[in-house]
Amino acid sequence: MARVKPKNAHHHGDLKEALIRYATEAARQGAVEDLSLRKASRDLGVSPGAAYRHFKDKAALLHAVAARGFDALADDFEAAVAFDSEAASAAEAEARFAALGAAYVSFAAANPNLWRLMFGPHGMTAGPGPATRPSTYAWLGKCLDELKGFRVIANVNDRTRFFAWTAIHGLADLRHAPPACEVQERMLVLGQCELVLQALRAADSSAQ
Amino acid sequence: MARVKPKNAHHHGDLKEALIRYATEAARQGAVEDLSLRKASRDLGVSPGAAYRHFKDKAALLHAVAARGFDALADDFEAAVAFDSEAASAAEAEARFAALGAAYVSFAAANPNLWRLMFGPHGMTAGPGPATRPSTYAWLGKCLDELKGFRVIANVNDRTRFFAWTAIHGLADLRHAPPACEVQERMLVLGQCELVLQALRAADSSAQ
DNA sequence: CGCAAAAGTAAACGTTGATTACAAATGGAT
DNA sequence: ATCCATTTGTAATCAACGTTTACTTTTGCG
Repeated sequence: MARVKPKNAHHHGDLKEALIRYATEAARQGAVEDLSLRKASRDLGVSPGAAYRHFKDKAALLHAVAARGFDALADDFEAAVAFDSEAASAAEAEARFAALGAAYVSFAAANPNLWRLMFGPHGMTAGPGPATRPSTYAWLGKCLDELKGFRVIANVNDRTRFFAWTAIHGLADLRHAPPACEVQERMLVLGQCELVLQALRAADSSAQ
Repeated sequence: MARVKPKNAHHHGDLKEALIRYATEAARQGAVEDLSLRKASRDLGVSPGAAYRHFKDKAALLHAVAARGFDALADDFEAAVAFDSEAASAAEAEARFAALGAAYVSFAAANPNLWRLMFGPHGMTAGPGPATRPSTYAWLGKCLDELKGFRVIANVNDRTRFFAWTAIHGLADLRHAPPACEVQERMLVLGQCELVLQALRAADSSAQ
């Protein structure tokens, strides 16, 4: 017995979902602080107080939007590296790592406001739900594990994974600052991934 | 003839400076979005509209606050590395690099809201004035140049400097995320700086 | 069918950013 | 010293916002 409508369908249909969608789209286009519950309610044809049946706060809605952002980022990751098929060579594994980094930076560039929300005070760390804990770190770890499998790097641990994450994340955050803006984005992220790999290779040989 | 009072001293004394000070202090303590021009004016004993004689916008004030943030960061840098005296050895130069990274991360940890403002939409990139263009990048470059002098690394260029910056910046931004939160901050930043140096060393030898 | 819970409404409160017309203080030129 | 344009602050006002309250409608289950 397939449910053709979600069960929370009273007056509006599914206001909670509609609000999240609306706010996510708004966060993709404009600044987060310009989003107002009143305007959202107005555009959705609903009274100003209706949103408070589904969200305790404006912050709660923003939290949900941040979670959607992480979902979207994960989708981009899947599209970028396609982990279903196994990498056939070390070069291919390195290419996957670069593709992941490129997806990370591209997402930040394409959705700057959503990005800021995700890593801002209403994102990751806020709220009760673990839904916003990003899998970002795990994805990079997967890539590094693969590189280890091909002996591109010898060791993968928490510090290794975290270093890779921070380096890519920092690039995503500072891509607009000089002198980054003068070089093509693709070149920038490729160089960054290469330097990360070199750091990990060097860490291997010095630890051994 | 030393001026005992600044020349912009009419009713209040120097409202512009007082506003920046007040807002900077507020940004250090609470979230930036909780700062209101009205409350600031109230606490400064001035009417709500007075601030608009000195700032076109609330955004303009926030821009000025972000600039103060960069000033404060630069002060921390100076206190951390004291470039007046020359480094006597490669080890000392490396220690300076680590001290700079630690100062960077510590500043972000001590002033999370001001930090977000500085690198947010009202910071670096916003506004007309070049006052907020950070010298952060230049500071790291100075350290790297010093390391080059001691042949810890052979080459320093824009890409080198930018990589170092992004890696430290990413750490500062993600220091609260797992698994970073489980390790002591000092250890974290030292390890990060070491990995950055290893990347640069490796880049040297592979380029040569 | 009836009824309790869920979902939305309408009105209000306090606060905010911003603009306007006006008044007061200031300091340089005469 | 006095005039006067400029700067600075005031008072009032506007529209918009987040949030709460009491109330009404809709829903789905027993």
